[in-house]
Amino acid sequence: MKHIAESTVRRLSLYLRFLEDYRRLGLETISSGNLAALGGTTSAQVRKDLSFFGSFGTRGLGYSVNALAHRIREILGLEREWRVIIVGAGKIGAALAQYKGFGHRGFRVVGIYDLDVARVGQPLDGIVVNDQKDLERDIKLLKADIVLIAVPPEAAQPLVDRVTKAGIRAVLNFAPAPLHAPDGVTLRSVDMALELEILSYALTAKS
Amino acid sequence: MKHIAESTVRRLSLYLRFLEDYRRLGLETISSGNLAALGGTTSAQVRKDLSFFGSFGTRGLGYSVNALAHRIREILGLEREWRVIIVGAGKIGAALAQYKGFGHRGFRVVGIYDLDVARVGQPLDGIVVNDQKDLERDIKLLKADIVLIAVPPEAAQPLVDRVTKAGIRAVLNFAPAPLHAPDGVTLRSVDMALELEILSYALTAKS
DNA sequence: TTTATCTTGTGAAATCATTCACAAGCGCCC
DNA sequence: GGGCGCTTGTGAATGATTTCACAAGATAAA
Repeated sequence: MKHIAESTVRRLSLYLRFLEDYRRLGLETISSGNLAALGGTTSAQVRKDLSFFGSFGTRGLGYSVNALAHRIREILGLEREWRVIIVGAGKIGAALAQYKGFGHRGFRVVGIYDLDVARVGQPLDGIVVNDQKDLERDIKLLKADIVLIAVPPEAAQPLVDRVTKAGIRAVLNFAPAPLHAPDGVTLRSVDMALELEILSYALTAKS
Repeated sequence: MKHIAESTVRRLSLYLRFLEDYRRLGLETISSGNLAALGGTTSAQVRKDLSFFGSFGTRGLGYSVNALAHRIREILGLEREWRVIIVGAGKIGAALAQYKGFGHRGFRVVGIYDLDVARVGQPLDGIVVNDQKDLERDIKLLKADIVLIAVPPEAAQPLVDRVTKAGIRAVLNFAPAPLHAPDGVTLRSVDMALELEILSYALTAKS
């Protein structure tokens, strides 16, 4: 398959949410125009996004809500369960652990790790915090697919190195540090400070 | 000033971090190549990014670490303090409240709000949680610039409407809901579920 | 002063993403 | 069955962003 832009994948995720809303409302079909209105884009964009993966609609009618939702879930790999490990049981790790949005789409938290002996052994939203030294062993044991990094910035890069060496191919980083991962590993970062600075720029440039 | 791409602004923020690292190391100059290597981009990209705002370097030598850092802070609007209000004192709101990265760059949390009477009055990282009904009043009283939304998804859009009506022009949303704001208001969203789905796609498409 | 070596700043080219515009398919109604 | 209204799927056009490539400025050393 030819390379798909990240912006396209991001929009597909959004479309999936709208489809689920539509399903909840009992609606059976949806047009590219409907999807566009909900997502703040254009109908041509919606159709182009979908066209990368095939043609799922019927002219004159639109898309079947169920069929399209199913197809997008398939494309995004959401038909299966992904096993997630959280490293760092501080405030951010704890917030992630209790975040209900995960289970909803087949992301299952299978382990939480920390260095701090005071935290190890404590339960966090139903899962006991384990010792970070067992991380490599447990990544294999628990068949983890994805690691969420919620440790201090200086600890983040060594952690990426550790988990990728242990076979992890997808990392979501919450530490405000620019990280690098080897080829074949997808690493994404959620950086609050960066987001705020973009807001700061917007406020400044506007005036 | 002509419109600047978000990707450019995002990179400027990153460059600023690298400049601060360089300063900490006592280095006085830095080249576009150095910045590029740290940020995982190319030297041409770095120079192009900076060129939108002027020319700050010396040929043959590079950029003065201090001067460039100062100039980027100016561009991003980080020379002043921004007053931030957090709405929602649940796990995510609490994690945001204690997040140390804020103060570091002049973002000051001046208030935290919640609906839940059990939370109102409780201190959260040194700031007492206030009643959400006072939000409009306090946005003005506290001269808030930025609102962080950490409420359940269904409450997010009404909240955006409220705070923008009260004069807020920059919102950072953590609820997994696609929000819309009026013209002139910058709204950004950090959506964990979306990030995970992008990882899911990457893992799926790779194999 | 001249030469060699760096590195910037920037038009031009290339690549990537979005929007346009329209032929073609489908359902519905007469 | 034919006509109408609606909506898809997609090449082509446009717009945006990144990369290339190089003239020109700066330092340092001889």
